[in-house]
Amino acid sequence: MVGVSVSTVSYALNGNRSISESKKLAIKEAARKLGYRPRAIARSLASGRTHIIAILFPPVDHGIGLPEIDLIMETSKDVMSRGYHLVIWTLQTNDPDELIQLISQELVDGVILMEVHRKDRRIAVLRDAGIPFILLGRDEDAPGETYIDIDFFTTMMHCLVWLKKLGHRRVVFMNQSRKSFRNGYGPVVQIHRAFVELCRSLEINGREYFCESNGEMVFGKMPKIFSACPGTTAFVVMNDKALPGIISGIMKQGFSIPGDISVVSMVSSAAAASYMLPRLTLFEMDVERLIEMVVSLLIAKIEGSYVEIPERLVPCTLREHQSTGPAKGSA
Amino acid sequence: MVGVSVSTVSYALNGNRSISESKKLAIKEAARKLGYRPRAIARSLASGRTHIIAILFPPVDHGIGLPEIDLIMETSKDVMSRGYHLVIWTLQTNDPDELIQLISQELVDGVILMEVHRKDRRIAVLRDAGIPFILLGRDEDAPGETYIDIDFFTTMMHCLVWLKKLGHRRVVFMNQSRKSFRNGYGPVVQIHRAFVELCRSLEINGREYFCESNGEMVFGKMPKIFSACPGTTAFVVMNDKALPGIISGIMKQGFSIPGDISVVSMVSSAAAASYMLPRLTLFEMDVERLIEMVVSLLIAKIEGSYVEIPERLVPCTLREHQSTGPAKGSA
DNA sequence: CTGTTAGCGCATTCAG
DNA sequence: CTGAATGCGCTAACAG
Repeated sequence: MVGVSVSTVSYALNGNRSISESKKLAIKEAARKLGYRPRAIARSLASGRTHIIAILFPPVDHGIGLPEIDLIMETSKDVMSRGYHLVIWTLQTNDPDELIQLISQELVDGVILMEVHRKDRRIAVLRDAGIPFILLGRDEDAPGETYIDIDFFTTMMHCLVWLKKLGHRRVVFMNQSRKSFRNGYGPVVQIHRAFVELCRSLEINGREYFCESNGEMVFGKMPKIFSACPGTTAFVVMNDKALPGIISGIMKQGFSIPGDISVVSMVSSAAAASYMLPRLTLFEMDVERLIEMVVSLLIAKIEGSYVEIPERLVPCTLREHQSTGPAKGSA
Repeated sequence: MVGVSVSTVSYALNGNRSISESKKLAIKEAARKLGYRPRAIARSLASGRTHIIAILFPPVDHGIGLPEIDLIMETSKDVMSRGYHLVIWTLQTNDPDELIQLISQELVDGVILMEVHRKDRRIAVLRDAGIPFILLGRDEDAPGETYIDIDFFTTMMHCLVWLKKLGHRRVVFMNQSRKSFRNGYGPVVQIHRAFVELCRSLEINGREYFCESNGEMVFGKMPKIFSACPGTTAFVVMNDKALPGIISGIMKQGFSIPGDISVVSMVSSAAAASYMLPRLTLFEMDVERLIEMVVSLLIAKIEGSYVEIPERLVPCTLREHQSTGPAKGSA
């Protein structure tokens, strides 16, 4: 025994009140030697904080992809480095009760909402429960909720300005499915608006197609697209799973990449691009930054030191690889 | 008030002792009305069980892929349906202390080890801590530990027998990197042995190549492989990220798939195959079954009802798509 | 079958 | 600056 009371130990380890340096060190040393670690559960019960954060997925229909896994792993990493744990909550239904059950166990201090849709019913549940939460994405019908999102507009602007500089004037944009668009899935809606508006202001002859996340189906549609959009020199794609179909479709027409046609993947992850050949130029999600912002905001909320921040949007970063080049015939 | 004591409520909700049906129903009804849910933390402190399971990843070098995300999401789903929560632990280092710190918080009731390597240092830590755990994969240097794994041998056998029936006699197997092999990464070692042994016993002219999980690098090596293995009619691949390079390499040689050459992806996931065109024939991991076994075994261990089971290996299932067919000239 | 009660292992008042 | 005492909300052993 070091000859101190339990409370002194508690304070020494948590640093909530001033303690003589000598004792503090002695206690820490003793704790290390004995391999002592405070029991997380007991600490939680006493303090009212569990140091657990949930990352919440809605029922998955369109399946989960490579970018999501990056987000999950990065979140876990980030959260752990701050002394928290991450639990994954995968909802099976859209029934609010399911989420209510989870919340009311009071197992977690805060929640990160993934895959935010418009009129997301989860938001009301969390708000009513009074639990801190952050949206990764936006719900336009729930303004005022704290969110962090990708800056689709800036990313598309960067992309189109850059393509224009390379001489591209006729650009086809392959978005995700029309169904997602109708469902108000944030990214699809945001990027749609950005493309339409920017093509106008930049005087680019742009054409948008919604397409399924299915290589074969898209491949089948490519001939139609080519005949509807003659002279196209660039494809911008925000649909990882459609990419193989698009690339094959381009080659099938006898065009080379990037000699005849440039291909850019938007809002993607390096991992997804590595599944393709030629290696694709992409606008890569800044996963680290995105997650760092989400987690620090959430923890600030939890710990009561929450402050509004001006910056909630993170643009993607251009990574030039082998699928893009100057427009053909633009000297 | 329903007019009963706290313990009656506790027993009614947990069903640990017999209670008159009438009261039980009355209590449950009241609880529902009041929206009462036992506080998970308090329950844990009193019972010594947290109902939390960890899924543990080592520091990632080769990056994490599509099959892993299926495993994670399925594990979360499975675990939640049994009243548990899943926390994801991503280690930053190989330092045993890092894991010891996590374990000794006693936040979790049990651990699932992912990405098991030979001489996996995590195993000793968990064993010494006396915490229930299950390996998803095998460590040959730690026999006796409970594991569930893919049945690489049976899968390869199924694959080669099937290819032989289609007339294929000269088969190239593309494994993962030589480095992984040297590190004793389970899947790479297991599948290597299976391939070598089965080619002998089935009298197949087989050739194995280790390759990086990098489409471009593999693409560069393909000409050499073709000249070293003339007459090859089938490629078996257990390396998702090398696939684009392999497929492009085959086409570059002027061969068609599956007209001239068949391609099979081993131990993969439907998601990964959907990133490729033509749509690949694959031997798909039975994620649901794998995870169901892992989780039920682990929970049995945790709850003390653990029994040895004979079956710990799960073979992959053949999904025929468009990348395979009879060997050329085997009419 | 049911009520009473003592902890679970900490954080956090309150005295000193 | 430090020690003793209280209680977080529940489970489970103990009585009845």
